[in-house]
Amino acid sequence: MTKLSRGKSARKRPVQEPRPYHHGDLRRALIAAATELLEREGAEALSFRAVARTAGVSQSAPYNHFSGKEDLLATVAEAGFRALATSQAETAAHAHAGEARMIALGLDYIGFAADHPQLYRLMFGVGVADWHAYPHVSEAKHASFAPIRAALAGDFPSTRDAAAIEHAAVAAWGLAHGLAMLRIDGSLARRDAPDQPPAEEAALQLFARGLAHALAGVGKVEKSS
Amino acid sequence: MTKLSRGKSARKRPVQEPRPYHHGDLRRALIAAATELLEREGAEALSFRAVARTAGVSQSAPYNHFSGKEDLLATVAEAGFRALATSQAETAAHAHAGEARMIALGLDYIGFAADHPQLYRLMFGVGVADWHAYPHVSEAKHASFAPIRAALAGDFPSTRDAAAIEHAAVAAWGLAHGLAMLRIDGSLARRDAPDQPPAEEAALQLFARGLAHALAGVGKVEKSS
DNA sequence: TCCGCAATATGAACGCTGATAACATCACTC
DNA sequence: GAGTGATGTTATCAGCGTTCATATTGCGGA
Repeated sequence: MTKLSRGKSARKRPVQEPRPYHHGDLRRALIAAATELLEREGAEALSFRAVARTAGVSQSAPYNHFSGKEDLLATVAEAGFRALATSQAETAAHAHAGEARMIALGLDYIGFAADHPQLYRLMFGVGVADWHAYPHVSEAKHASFAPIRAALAGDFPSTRDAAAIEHAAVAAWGLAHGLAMLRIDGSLARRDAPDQPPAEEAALQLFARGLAHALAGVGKVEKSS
Repeated sequence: MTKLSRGKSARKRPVQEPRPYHHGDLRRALIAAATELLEREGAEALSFRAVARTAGVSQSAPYNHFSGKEDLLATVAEAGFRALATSQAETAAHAHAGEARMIALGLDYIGFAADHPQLYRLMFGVGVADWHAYPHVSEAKHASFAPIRAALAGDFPSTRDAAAIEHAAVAAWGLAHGLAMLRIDGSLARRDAPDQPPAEEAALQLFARGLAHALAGVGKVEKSS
């Protein structure tokens, strides 16, 4: 008795509708609560207990749906990758092929990270010690990478060297990911004029233009060096 | 009494030399202990208390040298950036100018991350909520980026557009950082033949070759699109 | 030489965390 | 209607970051 805290449910529902013992859709509610907490309060504030509180259940109820905190984080990360993949696929579908599509994909990628910085950091961060333990997440990650790869393969169909396409895709993915992280970290300070496009756009343009030349060269020179 | 744990000092120094009350160089020892713990046990195991234990002092002794855990992490990250800057500067000094130097810098960058994955993740990760609170770290970060920028400026001195050089530097940094993170995460799986160079090397080559073309084009076309 | 102070270390304590265990409640099938 | 498994609850544990009062020490000034 004399427990002052925890009067939440009593405050929200004074007398009637005493909240059924079973939540009904707790797993989804926990993922939503975790996602919201992550973006609103930051990664540090995302505790397993806080997620349970936000969902309105006891602190140990989530263990019926997730093996532990890492499992929950991995699930949130997977949802993030799926959202990113959807965004990338839509961008690829609505852009004209060629350099413009590459740049659009890059900007979309960076934009996703900028819109959900905490989520993006979780997706690529330390919260989960070993991603290999969650193959679903790795699969979703590669799905979010697929549009870039597909765009490159579509833009340079004549290139004989399939490996070169793969290397270009890795470079494009790396560039997009790196620029996104630098943007989130604030490392890409506003050094340029306010009316100019952001630095990452110019960097993407430079990359896309150079890539066209380099890939065209690959087929011709055929391993010159 | 009857305290079973904590018998470490008694085990190591049976009777004599009862470890002076004052450590003497605790700050440095704490940084070293944190760095070692980070790489050996991972970021999750790096607790403030564990660092103190490793250094052989009480749990609250570190508060005389760091304002808190975040301060310690930021200091470790700063040391990491300084080490990376040194490595980059040496690589730049020993490589021939041109594409080869760009590739060497990129490989050195990725190699650093691969050699110290946990440290690298800390440097760019969530452990510290707001890096802006630690200007020393930001400064060290940009110092580690300086060799790439300098190499580009040196390799393309004829390029009129100084902004293009800056954009190319951002692209190069982003690419190196992105490839490093993908490598650490295991996202760059071994898909290629075992005797071939790793994917990031091919990606760097592609990028460097394309950059040369794109930067050469910038001066001539002068904002064609 | 000795005093006093600042620097540095100690242990206890607080509230929080992730996790486990024992128990309660409910939906659903036979 | 009994029983059983899924899904909740409370109680409890060790460990965490942090703060506090206290203890120990090195060192500069009388």
